[in-house]
Amino acid sequence: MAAGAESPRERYRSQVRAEIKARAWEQIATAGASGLSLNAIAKELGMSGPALYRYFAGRDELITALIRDAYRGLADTFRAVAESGSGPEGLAHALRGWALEDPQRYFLVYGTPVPGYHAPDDITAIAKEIMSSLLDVCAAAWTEAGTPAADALVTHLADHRQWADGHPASAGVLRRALLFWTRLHGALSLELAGHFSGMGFDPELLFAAEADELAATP
Amino acid sequence: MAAGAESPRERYRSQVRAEIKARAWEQIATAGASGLSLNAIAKELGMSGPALYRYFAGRDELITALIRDAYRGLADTFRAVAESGSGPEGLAHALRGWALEDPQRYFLVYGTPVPGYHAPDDITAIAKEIMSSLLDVCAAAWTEAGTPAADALVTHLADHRQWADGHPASAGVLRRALLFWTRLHGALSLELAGHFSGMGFDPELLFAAEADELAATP
DNA sequence: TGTACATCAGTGAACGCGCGTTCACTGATGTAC
DNA sequence: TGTACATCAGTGAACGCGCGTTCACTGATGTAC
Repeated sequence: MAAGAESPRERYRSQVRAEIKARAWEQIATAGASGLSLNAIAKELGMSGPALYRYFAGRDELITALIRDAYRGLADTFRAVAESGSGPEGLAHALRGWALEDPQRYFLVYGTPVPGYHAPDDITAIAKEIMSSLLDVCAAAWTEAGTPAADALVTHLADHRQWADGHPASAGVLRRALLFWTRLHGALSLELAGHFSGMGFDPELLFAAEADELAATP
Repeated sequence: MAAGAESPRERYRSQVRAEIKARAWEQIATAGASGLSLNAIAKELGMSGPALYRYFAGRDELITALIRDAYRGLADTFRAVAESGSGPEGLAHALRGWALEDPQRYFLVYGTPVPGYHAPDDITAIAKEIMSSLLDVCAAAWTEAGTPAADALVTHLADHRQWADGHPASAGVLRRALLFWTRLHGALSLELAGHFSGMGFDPELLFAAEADELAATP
């Protein structure tokens, strides 16, 4: 079959698949991932439960598809940021925007893991894409700034750069990119989990301060 | 009744309550919080399902009790650190130890929130205790070091220090304590969620580097 | 010390529920000649 | 263009399951006189 030349049936199939996923996201938003129910989705779509098995082999496959879409979306966003040249600040901004757009989607990727669940290989591959974009952006912005003094982490990363997947960035840049990553998630995940609500300050300012501190070329 | 003078019946009650909670933690560790089942707990304890209703009004009350215990444990740990004078480094170390001891307990407190769940007041009070200890430790260690230059976050925090609950620390110290807090959680939550596994570096070194960077008096 | 009563832990049966999933089927849509 | 057949979306009934929770009860433990 020629790519892009979909038969009417194929078009219909992917349309219904998309609708199922859309309802699934709605359910996750209101009840969390553990509250996702195939029968409830079917009812909302006006069809009977077993009909969904034409589109997904089961509940697990549906959830995996949602997780994959979430990763895919973030990876695409990051790739676009990398190509736009808006630098680490742009990346931080994009991450926060993506997370706030749908907090439960963020949590599906970066939240509490379900014990025993293992993501299929293609999803871990997308995760690598994300780290790759992160490294591209950081390395371009920080070419040889590095850390003040080489600490234990820098020397460790010089020897353990497997995750960089051949990226030529210096260990100092790797360190900084990694901390950039964890710091953004720290501010973001506490905010999204509601741990700042009632504390009386603006989470956005905290996030911005954190992003700026590492993003700015020293 | 005099505090501490428990009747045999009271002693037995709190003993069984503790056993129920212990099994509940085991279940959470192997299946996540959403996999917690009263009937399964009862079976493990060799008693029938309805018997648990002598000890907890229902599933929700049990989970709330577990969350409360989790908060309580961390608050006590932090209070002890504050009194030991081991400083922000000690606090960071204690946090990581507490989290690694039982990752699912960590996630019950800082992980994906269940949409719609609201913690009762006494639990938010314990959360305040935790922030209070954090501030005590940080303020003692950093008396007037502060931020290089007053940025937007510092000036914002000068006006929005409600969460500090009357603590006399300067806005610069508040800022630093807050970032200390979010950075530790960023490194920790990504590690515990498994996002570093397969990346090839040692998460402990990353955490230590992050802790040191802000903990060390500048 | 002994009896009468109250307290309360735990049982077993039963409730209704919603879940994921299977199966044999109907009927519409597309394909081949 | 028309007929014969294959494909496939969706249905409805049924499965077994485990869940939280209620209720009326039994029997042991503690308390009062």
